[in-house]
Amino acid sequence: MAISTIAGIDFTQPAEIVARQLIGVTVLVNGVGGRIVETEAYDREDPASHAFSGPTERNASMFGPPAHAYVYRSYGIHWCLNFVCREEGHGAGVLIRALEPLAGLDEMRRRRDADDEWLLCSGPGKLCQALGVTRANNGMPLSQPPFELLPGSPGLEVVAGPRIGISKAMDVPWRFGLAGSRFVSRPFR
DNA sequence: CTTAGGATCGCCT
DNA sequence: GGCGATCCTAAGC
Repeated sequence: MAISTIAGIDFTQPAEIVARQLIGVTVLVNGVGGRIVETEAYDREDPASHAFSGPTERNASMFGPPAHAYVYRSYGIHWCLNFVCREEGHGAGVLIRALEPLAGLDEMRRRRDADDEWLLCSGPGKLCQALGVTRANNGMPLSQPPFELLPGSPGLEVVAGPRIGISKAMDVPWRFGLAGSRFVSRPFR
């Protein structure tokens, strides 16, 4: 049977629960990555979500099994990485928005053509470029290479606020961040 | 510090 | 034909 609990997180829970629990978890892709400091939750009954209008070829893996990757092309240019939640067929996920770089910094700098640590993973598109995430990773299980998830330390303070870059459901506070982290894409108010 | 525009492509109306 | 779950650069205040 498929693995749906990784790094102590049960991915069959609602996306907003998983999004909060993912703060502090370390994610690696081929050994390159860092600690998650910013996430956003998207659910099926959510006008801002890709899943809202039902399954399409693009969002198919969002309706696949939980604890798998959903990677999509944003603005025709960037890749964005999501972790699928709930049961197969539901259509929910968590967008990984920012990491605190911990492993493979030189690799990230080369891929991103940037030196400053904070510029490597401070946004969903940047993070995918830094970790080398592309469409090839779409639908892959998070429990197996190239992915690796490591539990975070318990008791981290998590802050919440409205999601970024959307034009619907702007009042839903489903953006989560590690309190005080300087590696988030934008400060929390 | 805030805002505006361009790059670029797959999906939806 | 329009518009993004973005990013970067440039210009304005």
